[in-house]
Amino acid sequence: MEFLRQMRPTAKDLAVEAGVSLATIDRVLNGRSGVKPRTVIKVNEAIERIGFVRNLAAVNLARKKSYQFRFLLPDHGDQFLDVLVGHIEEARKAFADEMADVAAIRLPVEDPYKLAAYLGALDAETTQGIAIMAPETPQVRDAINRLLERGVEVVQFIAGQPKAGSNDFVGINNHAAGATAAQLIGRFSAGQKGKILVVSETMQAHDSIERRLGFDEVINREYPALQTLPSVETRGDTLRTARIFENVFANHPDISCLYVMSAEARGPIGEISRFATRPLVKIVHERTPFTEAALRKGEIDAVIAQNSGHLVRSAIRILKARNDQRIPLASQEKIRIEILLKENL
Amino acid sequence: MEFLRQMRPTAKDLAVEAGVSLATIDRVLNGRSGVKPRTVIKVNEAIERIGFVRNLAAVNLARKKSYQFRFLLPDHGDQFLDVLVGHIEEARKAFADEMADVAAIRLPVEDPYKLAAYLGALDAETTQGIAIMAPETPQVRDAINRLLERGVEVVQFIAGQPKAGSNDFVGINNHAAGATAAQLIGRFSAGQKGKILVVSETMQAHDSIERRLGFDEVINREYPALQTLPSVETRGDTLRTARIFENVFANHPDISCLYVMSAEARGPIGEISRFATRPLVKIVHERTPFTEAALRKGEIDAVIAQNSGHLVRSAIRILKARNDQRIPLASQEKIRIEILLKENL
DNA sequence: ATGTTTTTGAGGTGCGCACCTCAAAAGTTG
DNA sequence: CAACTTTTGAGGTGCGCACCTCAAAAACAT
Repeated sequence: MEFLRQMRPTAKDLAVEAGVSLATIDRVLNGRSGVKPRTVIKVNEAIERIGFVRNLAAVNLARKKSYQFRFLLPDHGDQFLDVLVGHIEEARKAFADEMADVAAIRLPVEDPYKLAAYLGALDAETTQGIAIMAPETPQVRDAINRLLERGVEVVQFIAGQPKAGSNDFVGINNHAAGATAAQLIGRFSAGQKGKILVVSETMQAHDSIERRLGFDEVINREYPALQTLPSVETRGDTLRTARIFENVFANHPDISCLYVMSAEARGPIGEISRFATRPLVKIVHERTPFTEAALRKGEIDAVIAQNSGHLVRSAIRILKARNDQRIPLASQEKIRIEILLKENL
Repeated sequence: MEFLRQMRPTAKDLAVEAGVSLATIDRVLNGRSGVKPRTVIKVNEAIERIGFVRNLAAVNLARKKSYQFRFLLPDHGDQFLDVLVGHIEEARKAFADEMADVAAIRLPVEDPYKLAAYLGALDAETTQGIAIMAPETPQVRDAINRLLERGVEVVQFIAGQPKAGSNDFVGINNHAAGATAAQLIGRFSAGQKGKILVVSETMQAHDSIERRLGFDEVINREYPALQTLPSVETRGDTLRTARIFENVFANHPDISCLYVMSAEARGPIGEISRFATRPLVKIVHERTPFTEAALRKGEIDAVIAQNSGHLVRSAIRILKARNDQRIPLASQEKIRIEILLKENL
């Protein structure tokens, strides 16, 4: 007994409405050639009229479609990367339902030649899309462009490849992130005079540069009482960090704020307490077990973060949409710059 | 020519692996009766062994499944509601692909009898799930419980129905949201003494009460220099608001902060400037065209928000999952308490 | 009008699964 | 042991669509 639950019109209904055969409907829907423009219009009008929407389940079934997506991530990593990999694993299970096979691949992304070689070996038969988190180099840019030509979809993941042919970027606006950090530091400093120590693992990366630009812009414009010091590069080396801190604090005893621009905050936050002469306003990036704990203990004042689970799912959804020639839902894929206090963890 | 793109095992493969027939596989997968426990185990082991995952597209196709979901929202509304309705319309298109029909229904939710009557008329044949945003009353609670018994899934949307049988709630933790607002006000106040004016449309709603509790907790514990005044209720009436403000500022000229707890901030923010004797730290809730503009113009200092697009999609995903007897992905459905400054809009 | 090309229709197959029927096999009981 | 009852297998149908082939019809050219 079929109840009245209104059924959606099928291709058959559409054929009747448009006054053509199913074969023609098929030709129009799948963009095959040999259909008079007039007929195409007729069909499209009928689609509008009865509100026909293809049954995606049936389409995917008939097409035997499946997706192989790969996240290419650095092989050496901080806690933030571990968090990301965890979310990829989670997504792997969640998206199995939708015929998507998702996996993380760790690569020496800082070696442009190895990375380009890896990309060059990919083909659209076995990989439908990749999300790549790697510094931008000419070699990698070219490899990405060639991938796109071969029909492999690419999204730039967290780290942008501004000149690459891929239009899709999943991550935050780093300029705005830096500005946000600056605004917080400014407000938290409460009009007091002081200097800001800005720390990054490296200033080579585009991300750090942009964050720094956004940061300085706001401090200079809105907080003249604060003075920003040149960026300090830790290179991920704690000893080096300590040495630099000692030096910097010797020259600038009036440092009142710390801004850690790169993802790994453990080194700087661990060392800073040994040198700071007074309580500092401290802001770091990315939510990790460490930054979360530090926030709770009051060792840092705020975290600027991007939702890593969202990042991963967003990349997958975009890759899927592109593979299906669909437009990703912009409002869903925009990654927000989150401000975390201990109250809203 | 079929390439090597590894195919996922099908039910047929599973039957071979488990050494049973397709009919038995079907019985086990769909929980039909008349299968020896021993056989069920055999099949489940085989599922583990070959990593069998049902092809959702095929399942849905064979089951002719479709979903009718309804958002039940107040019929009189502020800007925040308009934003929500916009997102529901967006989701309506996005989820049409997945056989889900989504729509917003505006109701006099403050009338428990009308609302309960509406809920009572729903049945699982025509409505598979609802997301309800309504104040909690005994009538509504009962109606919801009866809906659940009839097989209609229910999620509590933004406003909680703490005692209802539905376990799913889509929205933020209001206690934490209030605490977050307090922390911001405290930090932005920079140790200066002052009083905080707390405004709400009504203190009847659970949400406002919880926000207030979280707010006071943080202020009292961490910011002794600040003093919170009793909540002021606007009842959505601008004239009333102005009258109250005049009165309050007469008695407390040393008010230094404003916290608007309810979604509609236009009234209080519009009126406050006529009475404030000095620049205030102002924090409001929810992102709307108004709060966005006010943030940009510097008329308010921060917005505590929940991502309304996420709210809508999350509710839909949860309703879908429950309909399919699946567990929603917790990490994806957790709604974050967002802090918006003009820099991270 | 004839031949040629373009456009359309009719019909079939299969995707992976749900759901159904009927009969065969295995297990249980007295 | 026969007479049951429970469990399993074999096989069919259809979900809505993609993709294919072949023939018929329509449009066009000469």
